[in-house]
Amino acid sequence: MQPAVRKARASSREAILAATEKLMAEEGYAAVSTRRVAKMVGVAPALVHYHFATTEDLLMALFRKLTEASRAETIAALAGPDPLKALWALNSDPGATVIIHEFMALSNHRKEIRAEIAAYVEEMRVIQAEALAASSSAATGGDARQFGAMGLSVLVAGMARSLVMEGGMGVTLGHEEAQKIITVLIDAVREGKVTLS
Amino acid sequence: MQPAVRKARASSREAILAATEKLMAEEGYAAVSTRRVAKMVGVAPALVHYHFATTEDLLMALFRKLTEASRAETIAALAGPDPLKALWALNSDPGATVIIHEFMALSNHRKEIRAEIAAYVEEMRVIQAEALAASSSAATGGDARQFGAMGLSVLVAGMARSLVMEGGMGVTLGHEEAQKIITVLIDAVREGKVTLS
Amino acid sequence: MQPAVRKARASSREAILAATEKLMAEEGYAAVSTRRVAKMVGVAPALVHYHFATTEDLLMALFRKLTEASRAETIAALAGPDPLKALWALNSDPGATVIIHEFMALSNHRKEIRAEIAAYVEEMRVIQAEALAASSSAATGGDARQFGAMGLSVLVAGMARSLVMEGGMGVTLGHEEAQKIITVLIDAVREGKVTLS
Amino acid sequence: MQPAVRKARASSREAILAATEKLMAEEGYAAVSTRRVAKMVGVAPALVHYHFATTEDLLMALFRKLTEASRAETIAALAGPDPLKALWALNSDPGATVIIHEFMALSNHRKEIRAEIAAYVEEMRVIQAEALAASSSAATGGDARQFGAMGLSVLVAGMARSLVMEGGMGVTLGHEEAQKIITVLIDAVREGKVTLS
DNA sequence: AATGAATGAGATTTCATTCAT
DNA sequence: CATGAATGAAATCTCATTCAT
Repeated sequence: MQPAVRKARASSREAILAATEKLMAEEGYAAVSTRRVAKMVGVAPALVHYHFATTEDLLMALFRKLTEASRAETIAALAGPDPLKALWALNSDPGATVIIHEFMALSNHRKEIRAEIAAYVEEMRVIQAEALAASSSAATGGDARQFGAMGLSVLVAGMARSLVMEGGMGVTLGHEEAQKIITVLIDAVREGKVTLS
Repeated sequence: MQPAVRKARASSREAILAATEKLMAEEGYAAVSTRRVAKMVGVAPALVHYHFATTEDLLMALFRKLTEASRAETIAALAGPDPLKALWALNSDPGATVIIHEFMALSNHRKEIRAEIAAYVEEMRVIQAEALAASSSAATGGDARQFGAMGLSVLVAGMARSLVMEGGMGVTLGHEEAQKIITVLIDAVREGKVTLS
Repeated sequence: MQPAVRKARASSREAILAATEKLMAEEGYAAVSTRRVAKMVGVAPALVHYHFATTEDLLMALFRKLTEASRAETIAALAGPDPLKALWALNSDPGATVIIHEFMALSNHRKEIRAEIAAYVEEMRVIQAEALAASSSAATGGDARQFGAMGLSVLVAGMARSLVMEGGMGVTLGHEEAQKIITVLIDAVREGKVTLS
Repeated sequence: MQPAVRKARASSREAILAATEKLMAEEGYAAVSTRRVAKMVGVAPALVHYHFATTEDLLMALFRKLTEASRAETIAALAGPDPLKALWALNSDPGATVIIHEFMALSNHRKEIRAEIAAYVEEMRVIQAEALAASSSAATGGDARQFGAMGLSVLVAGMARSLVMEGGMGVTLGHEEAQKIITVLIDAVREGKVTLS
């Protein structure tokens, strides 16, 4: 019954958030419970509620912490020379993405959380679309197609997420080919064969 | 504490499966519990376990029932004149698809279920790719690009799922544009500008 | 959910009793349940209750079946030339004895069964004591001690049971020495140094 | 459904252990359940699990508490002038002994507990044998037989337990005579007619 | 800032038993 | 003789949460 290790920690609040993140990434949002988090940190369950009144508060605090980091990362990546490629890479990183997925799944079950998650997704989408549109070469001639930057953002983020999710399940059939298609698309945009509106 | 409605039901087994499906679609897999299912059907919780020894058995029985139906539907759709479009439509139908998503999310947490779900996803992928490749006009022309049929299957299914999932959360920003991109892609394949290998 | 094997059996009643005996010997009386017995036999749980109205009936039927066999065996053994040794051997046989122990333990929890088990133990005790007394050499002289035949029966049966029980737990410390003491005692009776009253 | 009495209890943990002991002694180990214990103490079932994570933990905690007391008692008794007689008296005391029997029966069904119980039995056996051997008068005489002290310990403890167990079932036939035999044996050792090795 | 004690609700299962067929 | 369907009760355990300290 004793707490596990009780490292000398700056703030138990941070430790609780960290444990929640770990649990969520490794075992899914359903594994996040007052008890399990507390045990991981080596702390009494009541302390979790001292810092976060309800479990939902805990989850939202984690969400905000993660999205803040992710937002910064995304903005930095989009400032680079090839925002589309960067976007793809960002969303393909299982590390961060797995948890975002968990939150998206979670939003199915916790209506109260849903709005905040949706708002974040839309916020990122706008930021991404703006960066893409800005970077799209002043465009050139001919019969270059016009794609909506926001649509492209949806596509790139959605596909990256999809591949990560399937990969997590052990499904990889066709992934390489799909990635090639995306690459072609990205290249087409970069080369100005397709312009973003 | 009386049972809710006690419908005149042909078979309680079917009623239990139906209730499970409804719960899963509306509140997510985490909402599926012996008690809730039983209450919905208007039977004693023990009856759920009479028909399905474990909760996992219940979930898997539902999965099989749904995938059997879905498999048949998919095969029929792919036999039509425009398999790509059909594929898109199929995967975009929130009805069945939402639950498949739930199962995919579920597979993160229930390792035992994962294999069966992964196998289904791959099975569908192969079937789809074959249909796509077969239908791709012997095609001709110039510098027509070659896309892997399986890659296209990944893309179409993944994007459709992504849009449905976001839609469920209330996010629709950029969806129309994304759909347009997919349409362009589909058309390109249909017109032979892109051929499938 | 299908029944296990469904051998062509003369009588399911016998099969149920046999399964109950096996369960009890291998996993203890607490493992005997309608369901488990039925599953072992490959039969519906309701059938168990068709043959034995209550679980207690089932247990008592088994008890009677076993004690009938055991009674016959005991009587036969006591008719031999060295009844004391035979008695020791009988009670030391883990096969039969383990189940008798289970019934004795069971009698702690099922008051209704207790009387019947107690009656059997006492019945055996009388039979044993009579056989021992009858066989005790007309006795000889000197300062031969007189031991009660029934007391000796208690001692022999009790010690044998005790050793079997401990053996089952993995305890054997001192068992050999204890057995030697019993042997000395038995020999003393046989040689007439001790007579039975 | 209010709690029964809600005594002013120093510590609910102790109360839970006490209730478990009572239940076990009066109705057997199979009667020990979260619910029943909680109801006896007048607390919520969850509290039982707060103090003892699993039912097994509860059982083992009780076992340790009882054996600690019993060990001390045994050592004290063996230090007296007539350790054999004391040993007999100790093991014949239904109070503590009945529960030890329950634990021995329990060990048949709970493999995890078995080792600890077996270890305790062996520990006591060694302590007892040492005390007996030490106390055995330097003895002398003629053809005094030599009995193993450990064997005698097995015999005395086993018989005492056997009698207590049968007594609990209402069987007493031959008990008095058996006790006389044991007394004779004890006296023989005390008088040096039999020495312990 | 942190904990120990406590609880009501609920999750998953198992059980003995009944009844119509 | 046998089963399928059904149930109420109970078992073990987990959970979120509260509250006094």
